[in-house]
Amino acid sequence: MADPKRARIQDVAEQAGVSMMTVSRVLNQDKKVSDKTREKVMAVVEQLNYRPNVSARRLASTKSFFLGLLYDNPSDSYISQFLLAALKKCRALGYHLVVDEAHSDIDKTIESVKQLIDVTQVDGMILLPPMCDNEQVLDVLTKAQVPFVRITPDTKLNRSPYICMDDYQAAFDVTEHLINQGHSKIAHIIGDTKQGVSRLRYQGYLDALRSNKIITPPEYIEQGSFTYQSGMEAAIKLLSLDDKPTAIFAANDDMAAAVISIAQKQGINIPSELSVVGFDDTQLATIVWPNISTVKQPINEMAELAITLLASGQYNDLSNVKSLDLRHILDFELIERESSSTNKNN
Amino acid sequence: MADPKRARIQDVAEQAGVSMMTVSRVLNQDKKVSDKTREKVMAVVEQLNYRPNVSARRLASTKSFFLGLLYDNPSDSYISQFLLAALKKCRALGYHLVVDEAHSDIDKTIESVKQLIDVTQVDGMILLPPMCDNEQVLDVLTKAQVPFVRITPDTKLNRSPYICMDDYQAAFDVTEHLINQGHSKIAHIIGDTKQGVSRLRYQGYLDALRSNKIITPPEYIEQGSFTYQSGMEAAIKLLSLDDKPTAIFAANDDMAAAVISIAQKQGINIPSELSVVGFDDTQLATIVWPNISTVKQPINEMAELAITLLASGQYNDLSNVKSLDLRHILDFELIERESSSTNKNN
DNA sequence: AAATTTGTTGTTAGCGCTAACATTTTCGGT
DNA sequence: ACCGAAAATGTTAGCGCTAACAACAAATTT
Repeated sequence: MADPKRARIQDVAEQAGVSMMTVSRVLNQDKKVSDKTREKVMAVVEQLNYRPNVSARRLASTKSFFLGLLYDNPSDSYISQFLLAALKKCRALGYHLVVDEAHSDIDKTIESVKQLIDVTQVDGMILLPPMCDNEQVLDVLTKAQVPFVRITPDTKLNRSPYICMDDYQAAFDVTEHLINQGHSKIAHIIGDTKQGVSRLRYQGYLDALRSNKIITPPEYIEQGSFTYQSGMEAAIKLLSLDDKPTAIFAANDDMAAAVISIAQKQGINIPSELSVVGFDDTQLATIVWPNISTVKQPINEMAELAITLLASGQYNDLSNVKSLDLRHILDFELIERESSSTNKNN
Repeated sequence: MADPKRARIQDVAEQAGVSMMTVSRVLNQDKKVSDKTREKVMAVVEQLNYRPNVSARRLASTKSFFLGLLYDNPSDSYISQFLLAALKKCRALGYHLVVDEAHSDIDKTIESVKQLIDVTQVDGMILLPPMCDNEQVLDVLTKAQVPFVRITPDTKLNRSPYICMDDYQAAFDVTEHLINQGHSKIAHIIGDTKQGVSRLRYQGYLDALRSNKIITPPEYIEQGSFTYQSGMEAAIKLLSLDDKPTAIFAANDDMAAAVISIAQKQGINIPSELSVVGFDDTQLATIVWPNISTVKQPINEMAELAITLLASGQYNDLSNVKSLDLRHILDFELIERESSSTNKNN
């Protein structure tokens, strides 16, 4: 608890020859400051390495400088990555993140969210899937006038700003990449039907085939549910076909990992005999061998943007925001690893 | 931002017929309050559902009500579980958690920790492995007089309170469990030599065999490094032996998952022909099929205890704490899943 | 040039809590 | 019962910041 006397707002004010209030205004992006004074103040801020005291600020202002995060599935490495990025950004912006886990009982979740709003007076809330599509949760937040940002929501897209990636395009690109590598027998394992992304990824796959004039037999399409188990079942069916596919595009990494496991069990070499690609780029993609070629979701960027949007306060009043301005699409990235390669068969 | 007028300390004071200061003392566990008033005040606190305003408290007191967490490997699901449990506990105790990631360059890590101490004035710090064994980090904290708690440290155990589980005993129990299931040909894949737990787990395995008078050929011991890849290499060697083991105990789940993958590839059925057990109970243990029997680390309890210890301030002065009182050993749990069963061979 | 508007900066008060000191109560010892 | 020490409680001031309003300067209109 070493204390090298942190600069206070008063120190900055004196040094810059203005009042504390002016400094405060500069720091809070208040419009009513002339450029001259703003620059002068900012220079002193830099010089003294001044950082506002979050607690004092919170105590004096109507803002709480708390942001909430509601997540659902704690076992997913997605959460951990999102959370760490969000915490980092919050720290940089002088906010605190209050994290709440959804309960399996939706009523308890609602109760918990209500209490969180009540106790911490959050300035905004981030909703991760699948809670971001829960109407009750949205209603509670709307009613309490808490602005919120949703990550990859599937429905009710006009109810809040949201951040997503183009799942359709990513699936299209992945499929086309396989085609360009000489594959034409490309199977797909669809994700959980309850999640909108499954639909989008499936459609991207279909359209890539169509636009390349590739006809695929219906047996090449298997329904999965994003679990390893479902991936295994799908893989067993696909690999028992007389006319086996030379590539399998699974709608997430878990199912892709399952395909790899089944293929290896059957003595099928990956990638020389079968290319496998996944989706998401979760931890699993680099744990299993061979590492899974996949689509990287920009999780860190999503988290950072979510915090930035809420901190800016620009969506505190949605009444005059155009619905197009609600959407924030971030870029994905195709990651090629060892589980896929050019088609060396036929 | 609904605001049903939260009770303030003044409200409690008036209602209880005492001064604000007395209420403050009750809430801060100050000794100098009579039992009578304490009870009276607590009753009113409950009645009004009073919760101190963290920011006001922080502003007025010398404590910061911030705790720091230094972690290293963000890809581990261990981190996410620990973090979520820690955040929850912090919220319950009115603390905030400031999270910092170790840099691959140790000097930058040191710099980052120094800055964190400087800026947030944390009341305490939690160090996760392997940073908990880094002498430079310990020195920085000691010098700055920041109390810290370490999670499963390996060395310098007298330098701070620490929380761990009995890795030796867990390994012993797992091995003995396999023996009780009729296995006598039990192989072991050792973990990363740089981590102390590898040594402890290996020793537990050895002693369980010895105390059951089982002689194991040296080929049954393979050196791994906690990675999936190293598990695969070890598994290939173990399963190519003329006299194959009927059970393999891997020092963590990643390596156990790799063993399962290799075994399946070779047409060896799990668990009927080969039992596999892991260690840690990470996400991976229930992702792969069959699910991995393993040892569950009490991660949530570790996180909660760490926060509780730091919040209590009981270790703020280590000079008269006996070294035995520094150690907190938590219970582990053997989890039997589908990857192991009674020995049906020979 | 005076009056009005607009834009910019300063002043005052107080957010909810606790440190430090001041005061009162309690209690054992004579 | 009286005293002094210890225990319990109260009072005052201020932590660092911002809301609300006040005051002043510059730009615009009449």
